Amino acid sequence: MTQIDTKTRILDCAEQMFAREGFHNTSLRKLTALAEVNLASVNYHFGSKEALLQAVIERRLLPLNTIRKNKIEQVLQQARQSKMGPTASEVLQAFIVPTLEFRHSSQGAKDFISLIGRSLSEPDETVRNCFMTLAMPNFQLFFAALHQALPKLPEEILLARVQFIMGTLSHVMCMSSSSLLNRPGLPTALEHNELVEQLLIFVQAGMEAPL
Amino acid sequence: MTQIDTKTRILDCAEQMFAREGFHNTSLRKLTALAEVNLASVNYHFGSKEALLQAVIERRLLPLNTIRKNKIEQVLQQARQSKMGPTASEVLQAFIVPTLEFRHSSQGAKDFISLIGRSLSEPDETVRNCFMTLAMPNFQLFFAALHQALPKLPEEILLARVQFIMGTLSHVMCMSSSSLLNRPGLPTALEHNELVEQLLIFVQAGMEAPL
DNA sequence: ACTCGTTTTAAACAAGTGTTTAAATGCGGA
DNA sequence: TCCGCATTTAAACACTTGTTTAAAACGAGT
Repeated sequence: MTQIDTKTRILDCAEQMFAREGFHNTSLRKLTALAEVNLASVNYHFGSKEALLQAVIERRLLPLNTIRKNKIEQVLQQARQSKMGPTASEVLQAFIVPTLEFRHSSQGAKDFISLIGRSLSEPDETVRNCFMTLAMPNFQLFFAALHQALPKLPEEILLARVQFIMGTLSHVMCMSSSSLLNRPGLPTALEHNELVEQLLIFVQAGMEAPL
Repeated sequence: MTQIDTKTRILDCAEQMFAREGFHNTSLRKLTALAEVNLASVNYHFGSKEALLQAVIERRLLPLNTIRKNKIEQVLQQARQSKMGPTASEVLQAFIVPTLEFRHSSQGAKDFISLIGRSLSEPDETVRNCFMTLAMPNFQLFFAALHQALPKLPEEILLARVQFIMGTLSHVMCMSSSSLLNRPGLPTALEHNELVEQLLIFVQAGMEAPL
């Protein structure tokens, strides 16, 4: 079927270009040229440029959310069995590791993670709204699990710290290999595994910091 | 002189619109309409849209950089006098507090801080390049001071942690009052002073985390 | 009052945008 | 073979973009 081929080719190229050039800076003409399909096929198969964005996001995010949900619930389950609360470290790991592993799994996934990482601080709401609608239940579960791990921490401070973590995480999510501070006069960056490890150390310390 | 009035009006409105709508999504027509000046006056006074961006950034960033430079050097000076290394907390404070105080000082400054905070993760390089060129010496000083405070921490790990901090900071910088996680089912956000305080606690713990 | 350089103005330019349309093409089932 | 539906195609739509231009308006110095 050439139908599926066309749709997938559009999805793949849209993911790449939305991530690397931004949603609004990606014109359907450049996009369809890269995908080697006709200009009108986007509107034919998806209805509109925004509907294409939604399709791009749903394709990757629904599986990722499932993975994170399972991991967090697994941690909560284990904690319940051992009659102890989950540790902050376990909860953070359950949320962060799948996210960054997913990012590392393929070039398309890397582009996708960049796309949604960036959307968190973009002025334009198009991508963020589309993402947040699908991700909110996941975030709430994450927040609730952290609250179980740190029951003594006031909720509004926990929320602030989760925001800080989201900042760090989204920054790492859209860091390309040649990142911000990769400049002469500064040491070179870490590679994936070590970066994840260091990120977990960092956010765990921040999350467990005494008041 | 109406000349200065026109230039400043353009600068103010550009700052506001670049921050709230994004650089590329701000058309000169909307911008000049808001500033109540003629469309052509942007090109007359600044040369081009990009040159206007540069002017917007320089106007606020040069003073801010001076403040941060002085604060950091003051911390280093004090440390030298007391024959002890600076603490990580002092260095972090010297960099972060002026930044967020500056953001809190006026609506224009708030927009400006959002603009550069966002630029750090935008796919488009226009704003970031313009900003980084001016901010790089400041960042290097910050990095060097942290290295003095934590001489045992390997440089590449210090760099990673600085990146994490930049992620958190830039996220806070472009958080409006109604932020990401300000949704039903989650507690309300902190106000400015407490947020800064909590941010410092968080990044200090992360920066000083044992390996 | 006149002049000259600065500033403002309205209009036009070429290029690019997402979307729509109607005709052409491809292809499996009767 | 021929019909009918899904898909592809090229062209056109109306609109927006940054920039340029040439004329008009302004304002201080003589």
